Amino acid sequence: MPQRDPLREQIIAQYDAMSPQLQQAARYVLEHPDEVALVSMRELARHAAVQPATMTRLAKFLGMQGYDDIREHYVAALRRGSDGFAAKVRQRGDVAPETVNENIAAHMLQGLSAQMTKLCEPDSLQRLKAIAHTLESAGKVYVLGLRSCHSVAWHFHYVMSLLGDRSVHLDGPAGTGGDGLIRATLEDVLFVVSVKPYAVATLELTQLAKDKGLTIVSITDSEVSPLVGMSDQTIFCPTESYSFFHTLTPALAISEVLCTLLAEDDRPKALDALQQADEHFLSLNTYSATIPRRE
Amino acid sequence: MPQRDPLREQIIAQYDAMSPQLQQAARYVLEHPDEVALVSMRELARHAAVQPATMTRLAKFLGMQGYDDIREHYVAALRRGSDGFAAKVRQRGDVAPETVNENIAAHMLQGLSAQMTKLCEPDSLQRLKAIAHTLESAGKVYVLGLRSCHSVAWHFHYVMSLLGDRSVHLDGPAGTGGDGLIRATLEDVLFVVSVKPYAVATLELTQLAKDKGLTIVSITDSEVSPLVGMSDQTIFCPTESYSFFHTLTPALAISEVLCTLLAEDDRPKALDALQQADEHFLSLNTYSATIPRRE
DNA sequence: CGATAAATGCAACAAATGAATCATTTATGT
DNA sequence: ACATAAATGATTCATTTGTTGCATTTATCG
Repeated sequence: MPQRDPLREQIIAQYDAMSPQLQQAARYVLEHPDEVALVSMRELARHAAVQPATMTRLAKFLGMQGYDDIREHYVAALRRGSDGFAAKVRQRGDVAPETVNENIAAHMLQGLSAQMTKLCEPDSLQRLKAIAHTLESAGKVYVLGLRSCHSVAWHFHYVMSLLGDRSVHLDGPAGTGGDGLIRATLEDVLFVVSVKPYAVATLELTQLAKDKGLTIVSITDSEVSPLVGMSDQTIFCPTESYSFFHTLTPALAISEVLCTLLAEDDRPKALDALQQADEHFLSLNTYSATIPRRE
Repeated sequence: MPQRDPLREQIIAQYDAMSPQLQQAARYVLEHPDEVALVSMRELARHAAVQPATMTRLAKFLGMQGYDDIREHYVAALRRGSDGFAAKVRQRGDVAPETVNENIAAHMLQGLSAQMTKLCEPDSLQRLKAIAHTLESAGKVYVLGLRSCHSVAWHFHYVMSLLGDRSVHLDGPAGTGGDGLIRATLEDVLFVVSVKPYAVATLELTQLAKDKGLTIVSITDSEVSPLVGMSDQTIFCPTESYSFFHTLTPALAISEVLCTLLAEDDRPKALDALQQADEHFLSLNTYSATIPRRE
């Protein structure tokens, strides 16, 4: 990974100008960047066979205010290596509010970008695949997502309804949301979306579906979410954001991926269903015919 | 194969037996394992919104001698992780025998990640800021998004409704969606979301609002979207995806950013409103407060 | 060699950390 | 409803941390 490391380059550049002790310290830092982030200065000094003060002096020599600047740099580097996002969220309290406000939009978006990348990890991909398979072989798919999760649930249902008639959205006026389950059978699947704080109604309906013998598939935000225990399969979506709101963007992304996997599984059938939908909308004049010219 | 993590599994296993505060601490640890290794206990506690002592108590609860045992574990894990990084990169090389489905999912997610990053460009950020300002100084904010864009519109409205009572969702059964505009005034703003193919109803309602003198702010997918000509301000969301569906994830992200900017603009007021909402939900038992325990 | 300055080691310091204690609040059971 | 226990918050304490000032050593140059 050709990751630029300005501090490392600076140390190398100034290495020849250092005193022997400083060189020894610098050399240890170069060769054990992780240690800098993970242990205290005194311990690092011990491992480098150098006086604690030398580390401080190294920092000053490099034009920094103190040793903490060095560590902070390597902590940031380590974070980037393993997880690029969590770091930034936490800095919020420490940074001047004005600065954050200016950049808050960019920070949020970059965080989301990192979260999308994180969802590419093998574990997530495997779960996606498995859940897609479950949904494929299901009878009806009941879709449940209340309050903030409504957006995800509805979008999933909407796309599914374009692909066929297997999807039932458990939502409705006058508290009739759960009625869809009345005729649910063992072959059916409940697709439920919920993140903290978990709506009581969601948990209750899910429990009901489970009692009726449905397979439960869920999108939720944590291993310790109450949904995990009720679900046959779960996929986790990060929800952290710079704002004091949770983000549902990753959850929506997951939902879209699932829809795509389902459609791809039987591509001809999906195309056919979409064609049908197109004709339907055309005859209803649902969509604007004056579509922006392309090409 | 994902790394085995005994401590993580232990925390998950004992999670249900923990007190609420312990759960909160444990949850933060689960979700931010790197932080445990990289910051002090007090800082971790601060980020987890928990008392420092709670972290010590968590350690004791897990049968350890002190918090340092927890950290030591995560330090070791991080060390292994960064060492094993080269291995991960190597894995990427022989990705050949993967199934098609996994590739689609990964491609989609990586594409989304890139799109989020693209939204950080100065032009987008400036538009976001400007739109946020318009929404701030608006009277009512009417929110319109039909069909696939319903998810974005509804989510925006939902968050806005937590923050105050200025948001009106132009949606409703029996074709009453547009009725909300009946008493709209010149100070009000229409916030409309639409991507290709553009729903006729959306365009018609938007035109009506424009005729009534409302300010029109839109999220749409192209410079040549029909919404651009009707709108005072527009922000563009990419919708391209590797699947044959459009993606609404970037649009949702934009919506969330806008909500955050609005809330941040008057942070105390936002916090106050959220507090009110919390109390409301508490008295209604909307959310599962203490997660159901099983022994 | 001897005088000067740089480099190094040592010790003491304030600030922070993690842990322990106690008072108060909240939940539980009869 | 009350009594009891559990959970939580606040306070305090002994350590450890990073830093600094000073004494000592080492290198440099006339």
